[in-house]
Amino acid sequence: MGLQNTLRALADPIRREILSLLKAGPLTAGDICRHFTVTAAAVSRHLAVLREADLIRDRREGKFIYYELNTSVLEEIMFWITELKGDGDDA
Amino acid sequence: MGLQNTLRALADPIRREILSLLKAGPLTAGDICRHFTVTAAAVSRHLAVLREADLIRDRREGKFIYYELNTSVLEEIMFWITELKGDGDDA
DNA sequence: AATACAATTAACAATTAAGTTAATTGTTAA
DNA sequence: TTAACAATTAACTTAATTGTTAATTGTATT
Repeated sequence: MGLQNTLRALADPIRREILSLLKAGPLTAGDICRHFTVTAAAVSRHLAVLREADLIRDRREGKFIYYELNTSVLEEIMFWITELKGDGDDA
Repeated sequence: MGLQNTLRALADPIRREILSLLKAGPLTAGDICRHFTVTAAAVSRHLAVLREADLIRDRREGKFIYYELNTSVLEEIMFWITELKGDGDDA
């Protein structure tokens, strides 16, 4: 389910932009919301999809929930693509 | 539309498997169909999505249409991921 | 306890995606 | 031209995704 979840999560422009925002460092859900025109509920669901894909981690701090990037699962995509390109073995 | 199309195309297991099949070399639509349980029409639509994403190229040869892999658009994903991981500039 | 605030979850509407069968387009060969 | 075959496109159904508003959960403050 790893690669499938990861690619599905990345196949949405809002979710990719959320990841890009988190590149600079952790942000609260509210911080993230302010960058988009969609509602907080919509952003929250996008965050849930990213969390299920393990592309982000969350931790509560008081009444805020901080989200931060986790890029480790991207290795799997890199590997899959590299293999497809034939740099793997039987090229 | 490049990255969006590419990621959307990759976010389906059948389409990824089609690409993997084509890694070994060009195949006809019929050849590809034989590897799946879904109908030829369904495979044909998957091929159309992959073609729109420019992940495959097609050429007709007699009554067969051959499909072959085009991995060049994958560079864009590699770049995007690399940048996200911070190997880009301001890490 | 009551209020306020951050964020998520629930319930629903609208859009998009994926699958099916049936019809159509190309191409070859009788 | 007609028949046969490869493959796509059309029409339709169903399932999944995305968005909205309203209700709920969790935490801090008064």
